[in-house]
Amino acid sequence: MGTIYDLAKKTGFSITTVSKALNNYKDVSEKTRAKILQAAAEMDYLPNAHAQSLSTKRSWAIGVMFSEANEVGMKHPFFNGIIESFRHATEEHGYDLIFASRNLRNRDMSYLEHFKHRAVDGIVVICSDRMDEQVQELMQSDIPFVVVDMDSANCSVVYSDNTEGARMAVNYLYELGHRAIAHIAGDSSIDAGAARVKGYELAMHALDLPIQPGYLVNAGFFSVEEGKQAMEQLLQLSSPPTAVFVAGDQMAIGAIEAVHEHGLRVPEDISVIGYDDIEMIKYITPKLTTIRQDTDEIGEAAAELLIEQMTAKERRTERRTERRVIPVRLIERASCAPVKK
Amino acid sequence: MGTIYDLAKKTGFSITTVSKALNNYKDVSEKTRAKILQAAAEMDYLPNAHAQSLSTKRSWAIGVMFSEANEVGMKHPFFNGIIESFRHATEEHGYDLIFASRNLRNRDMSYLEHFKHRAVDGIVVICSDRMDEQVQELMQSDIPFVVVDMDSANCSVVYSDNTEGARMAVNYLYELGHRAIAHIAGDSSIDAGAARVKGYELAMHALDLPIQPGYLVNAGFFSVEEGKQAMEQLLQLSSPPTAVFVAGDQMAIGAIEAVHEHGLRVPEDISVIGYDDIEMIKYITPKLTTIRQDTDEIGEAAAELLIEQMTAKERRTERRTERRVIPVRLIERASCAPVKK
DNA sequence: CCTCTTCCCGAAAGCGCTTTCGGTAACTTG
DNA sequence: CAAGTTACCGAAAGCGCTTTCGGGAAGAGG
Repeated sequence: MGTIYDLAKKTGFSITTVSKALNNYKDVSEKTRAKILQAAAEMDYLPNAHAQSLSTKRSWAIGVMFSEANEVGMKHPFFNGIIESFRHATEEHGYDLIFASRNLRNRDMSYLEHFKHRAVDGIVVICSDRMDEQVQELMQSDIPFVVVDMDSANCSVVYSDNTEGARMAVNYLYELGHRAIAHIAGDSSIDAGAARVKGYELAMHALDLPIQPGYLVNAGFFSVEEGKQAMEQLLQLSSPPTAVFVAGDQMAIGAIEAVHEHGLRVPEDISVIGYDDIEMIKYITPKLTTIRQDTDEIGEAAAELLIEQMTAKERRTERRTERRVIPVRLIERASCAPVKK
Repeated sequence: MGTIYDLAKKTGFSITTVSKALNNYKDVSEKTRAKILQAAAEMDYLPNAHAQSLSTKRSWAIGVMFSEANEVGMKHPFFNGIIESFRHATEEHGYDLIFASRNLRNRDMSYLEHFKHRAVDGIVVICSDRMDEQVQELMQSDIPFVVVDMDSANCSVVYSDNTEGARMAVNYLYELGHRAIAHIAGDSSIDAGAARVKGYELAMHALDLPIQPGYLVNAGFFSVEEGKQAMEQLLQLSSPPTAVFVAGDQMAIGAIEAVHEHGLRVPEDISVIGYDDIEMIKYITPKLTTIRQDTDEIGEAAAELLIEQMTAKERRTERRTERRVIPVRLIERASCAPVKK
């Protein structure tokens, strides 16, 4: 590999000139630049990123931070789609992603601290819980960052249009003739959960449909098991709903399971519509009708906002906090049907 | 934040002493160490990782490399499980993971080059294709690395016991009374694909079962769609199998779809057993019986091998290449049944 | 022919940290 | 009390790179 010194020795120029040639400074002649580049190629020279960062104060690295609550980390079927798209988008600009541990030579530290230690240029946070400590800490700092999947006035955020998505779901069910529409909701401490509840309520109200007692059930944190339990509650009701809008696909899977276990069929006896459009629901029976969140869009938007902030910081412009709400789409599959007469 | 200089000024000691105090050198008195640590805490001092790496030649970072072929990257339902477990295991030792782009200031480069540039301490490769250029390149280098999901004599590898898993699948089907057992295989350029074919053949032979013409179909690269097409081929046969061992869960999902579209039922008319045990198959109908690969184990083993290599290198011991084969397990669900008379 | 630009190049300082090598003061030991 | 240890601390070099600033050579202009 070798260093810039070796290159200098080999070509006979000073390290200054070598560095300039490598970095496209204009005050080095074409001839010598060519020589240097040539030599660099011959000896497989690669600049040392640490040395570069040290002297430029720019690391070309972005820290990725999953919220504590999400133990699943990169296994999460929705979040990993976002990260993948984010990765693509930032890669084009030359950034690397770094997943930090919270462990520095066996000393415990916050993610933020670790990222400062690593001197990342920016941070992307995948977090739904606005009370998350790590995020709070971030807000105090002056590192560029963007958070995905929650709303906040104090930082750049991107999330999808949950309220609108919920309305679309309810309206769709309504058009199929359903009037007894329940909602299996995510916890309200999660922005997305709260927003979808709001959308549900708004839509019901706009359609002049009362929300019957017991029709709005909080199923917690979007797991299959919780969805199943919630549906069981609904099924116990004296007049169960004919359709239910479930705030997440995983919960919807559980809900369908519950329906089946009660000897009923989806969608013949009860229609179910989910939220997210994760990969697997195309393969369950029945294929789940759902509201698709555009993970590609979300990841790209997050990348855009973050890069904007990072370059702004370099230019010492003030930090702009921007909110980006990504539209959602109804994906019709086979889990909803017209209401039985 | 501040640097070590600020700390020195604040405490009145030299930067040498400060550095030593921070790094637990024994030639600094307890009293001054305490003072320095105290001051460090007060000013939220954090060492700069780049500076440290520059002078110690150790970056505490591990590069993650997905093979080219796998466009899905971290969305892959099997690989992301491995990475997640790998991350946990390495985190405990203080390592961070870095996902590199192949783009360095708009110059294209190989992953290896990029990782050299970043001066990672080691690399984990998720790759099934032994002919992958990037992996070949790695073998020539002297960076510690471990590759997951393929076999090779020239480097440390970890993968699960594919041949044995295939035998388990076939034997299980046999015990259910099946004799007409087909195999939907992954491409042989993939180690896992080849090994499972071998296990299938071995098991069939051991059971004295001939492999009927057309019963071994190469379905390519483990996608749902390819699995579906393969199953359709099998269904065209004059005497179709009563059971099929599919080399991957995603392909199995496709296979089941094909069976259903032909108006047949799984497992009543035809039994299907998959491979991998990815998350979603618990939720399809019927729940898929499969051979589980222990992603947790695999990730941990990979971490262990890599860390071993990295510390060995530090000690200047020679590189040991080790092979770790992780056992698999049959998970009985609902997609296999005794053969019809 | 002399001055003023323009074009190239290099010396040197600096980024924040580690580590070797000495050196001083205090403490033993015979 | 002299000589030998031990305990602490610091000067300085070095890791590999960037960037400012100044200076020499060559070309332009009068």
